[in-house]
Amino acid sequence: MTLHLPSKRCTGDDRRRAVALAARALIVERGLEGLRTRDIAARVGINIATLHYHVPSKEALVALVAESVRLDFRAQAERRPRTGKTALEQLRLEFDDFRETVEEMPELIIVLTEMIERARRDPAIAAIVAPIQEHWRTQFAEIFELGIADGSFRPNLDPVAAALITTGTLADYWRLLTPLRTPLDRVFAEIEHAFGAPHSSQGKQNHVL
Amino acid sequence: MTLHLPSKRCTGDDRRRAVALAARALIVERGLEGLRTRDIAARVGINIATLHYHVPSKEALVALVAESVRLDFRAQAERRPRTGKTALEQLRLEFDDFRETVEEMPELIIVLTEMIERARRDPAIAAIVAPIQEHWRTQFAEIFELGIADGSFRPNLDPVAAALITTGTLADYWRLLTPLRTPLDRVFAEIEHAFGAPHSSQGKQNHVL
Amino acid sequence: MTLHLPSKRCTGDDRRRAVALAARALIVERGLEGLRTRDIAARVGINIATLHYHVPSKEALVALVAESVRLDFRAQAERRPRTGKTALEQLRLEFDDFRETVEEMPELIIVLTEMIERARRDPAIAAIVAPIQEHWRTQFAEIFELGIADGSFRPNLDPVAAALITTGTLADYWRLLTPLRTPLDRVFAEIEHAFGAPHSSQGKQNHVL
Amino acid sequence: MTLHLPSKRCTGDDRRRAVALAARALIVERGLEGLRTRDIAARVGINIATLHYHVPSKEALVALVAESVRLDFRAQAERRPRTGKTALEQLRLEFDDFRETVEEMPELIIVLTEMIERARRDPAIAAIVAPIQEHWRTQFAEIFELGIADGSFRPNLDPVAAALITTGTLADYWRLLTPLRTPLDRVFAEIEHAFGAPHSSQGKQNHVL
DNA sequence: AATGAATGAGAGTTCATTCAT
DNA sequence: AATGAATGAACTCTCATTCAT
Repeated sequence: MTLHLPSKRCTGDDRRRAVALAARALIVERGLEGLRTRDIAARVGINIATLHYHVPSKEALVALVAESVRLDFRAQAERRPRTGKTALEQLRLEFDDFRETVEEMPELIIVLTEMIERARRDPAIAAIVAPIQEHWRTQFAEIFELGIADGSFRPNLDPVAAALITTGTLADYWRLLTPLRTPLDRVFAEIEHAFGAPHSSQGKQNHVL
Repeated sequence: MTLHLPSKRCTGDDRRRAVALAARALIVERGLEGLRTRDIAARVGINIATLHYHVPSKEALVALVAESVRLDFRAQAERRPRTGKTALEQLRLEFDDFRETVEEMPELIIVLTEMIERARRDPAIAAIVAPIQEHWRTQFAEIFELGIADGSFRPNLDPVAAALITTGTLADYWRLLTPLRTPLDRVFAEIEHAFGAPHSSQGKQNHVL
Repeated sequence: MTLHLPSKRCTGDDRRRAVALAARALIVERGLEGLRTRDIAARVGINIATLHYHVPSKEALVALVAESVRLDFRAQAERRPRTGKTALEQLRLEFDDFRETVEEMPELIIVLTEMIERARRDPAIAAIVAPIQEHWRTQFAEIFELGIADGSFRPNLDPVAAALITTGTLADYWRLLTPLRTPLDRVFAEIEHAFGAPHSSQGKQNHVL
Repeated sequence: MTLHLPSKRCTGDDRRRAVALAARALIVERGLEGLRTRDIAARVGINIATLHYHVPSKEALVALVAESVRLDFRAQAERRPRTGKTALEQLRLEFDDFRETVEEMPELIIVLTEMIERARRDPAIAAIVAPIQEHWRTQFAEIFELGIADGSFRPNLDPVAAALITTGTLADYWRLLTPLRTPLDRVFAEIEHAFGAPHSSQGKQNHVL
């Protein structure tokens, strides 16, 4: 349990950041459904009333968390420059990023998943979270488009559908209930085979392992 | 709003069925998180105590709903005989089934999605819902295996990974937040291209539209 | 758990008796406060509605139990003739009876204790249970009166107060919470000493053990 | 009915004390079985949720009441110094205390009685209440031991049994259902006779009235 | 900026009782 | 005489929110 010590009299923004982080940790533990303002306050080390002073309502709090997730994803996206790479290289970089996030910040994916679930019934959350989803999908679509042009991918590839397939596969990977999971690498490899140009198969083999 | 009028003095099984259906409708409307026993009772037209007479607790109620979803999926699966078809035909039948479910019983998919979400934190629900997920995936894996043998699909296809990709794509299709959706057909077509043997592409074109 | 098998279509009186016995067993297990009509019905092997058919209300049910306890106590009292005994002998018989009841029908005492507790707030139960309490006390008072006359007990003994002391001691013996209990015999012996004539002490010694 | 008017914004300990007192009054009126959290809240003049804010559960509430009874008994016991008195004087002081409690704080005895009843099935309550019972009994046992030594009481007295008899008598005095009660004084006097040394009877006569 | 206390609305659950068959 | 189904009333407890300081 991460205890952010009281540190009384903080700036509002620091507090809001601490609240968002505590909320994210709690969402990971108990789900968005099991999120309780009292628990967040306790974890931050402040009073319930103080929490409401900084974040006026639970609705606002969820939005705050969504926003913090969005910013973290954007920061991660900006950290990696894709210029000067072939489409296939970019795709693999994208896969590497996903694997890295899965391994080092699984929290981010879990919270995003919960947020997307809620977004279906909460337009305010949808407004924040949809761009993340959309950006990720667009990213793949652009890679596929580029790849068709540079010959990395099949000429008859439908880049939008392929992006949908790719993001769907990765996103749903989380929701598998049976513990016997096929390793992500096999999935990545299969996606490359699926969309790659017939003659470029040697490159893929290297990547698989 | 479907109001099952009072219809007093039902037999227990009928009531349980009615309760499950009402619960499913409410889950579609407000999510599993927003499901309230009192609302279910009201929709079925019975007293809250009567609800508890037939379904002893909310936990049991959610399990009942999960079970009813499982049975509906199984019934649907049994309705369609796959014998004597090529792998590609079977894949297309599977796609047709999915589209049919999406169009005629979207409720079923929405509720299943919510159940899978809950299953991550509730082993009892996981026990009921995991088999559905697993069966669907296995179904695709078998089709792909068969297809590799009969030459419909690529010889280097990884059937398990391909199944994971297929089910993930379809399952996640629901979670897209942006209303501008690529039609399912394009996704289906792309999957066929992706896994199909290079020379069998002419068949797919027919299917797309 | 004593299961009185269904034995459908019983006479009303048999059923009422079975209900009373089942209720007594449950009172022993969970107290009068924890008594539930459903549990009684289950133990008797009948439906809740059937229980209400035979015993119209819970109030009547508690009265039924009280009455059944009263009858059992009366039957026990009638089984033992006290004629032709000295007062001291009668007192010892009374003690023996108590010990016997404690050992062989503790249920009866426990249920009576619970009933007396409730009687304080329920006049209907008080009307049934008070006579038991009163009869027991009177019994002792008469023994003491007789004993004063025949010289077994102190001449300055207050028979009514002595009876109160005796019954109070025995009745409260049950309510001791600390497990290290002084054996009943020592209490009996002390009562004899306390009320006995100064010179008759030798007889008591024999009785103690 | 004592209505503790709103008196908003109390400190936590005051509220807890008020809750305990209100609960005690209600236990006197309706018994521990009939105790309802809503009634307590109403009597204290607070919302039911406020009650739960100060006392987290009904279980804790009953424990709180038990504890408050225990503290009151202990305070009463500490108020009376017994040093420098003969055993007989101490016994009479004990009787005076009991009579005083009966007359001025009958509530305390009634609530204790209910608590002891519950303690039989609730170890948590037993842990709180048993010491009261035990302390009272030990008190008497010590007085009797002292009295045997200083000649106030019979040399063959069994102090433990005598204490059991004394406390049992007084405790059960409450449970008499017939309104025609022998005055407590006659019972006290009889106990003195019963345990006193044969020659010290003159002192008792004075005490009786 | 912070907090202990307070609250309304509502959640799931229980129980003696009654109805229809 | 018996029962499955139904019910109203009530219960303890929870939670986001607000008030007073």
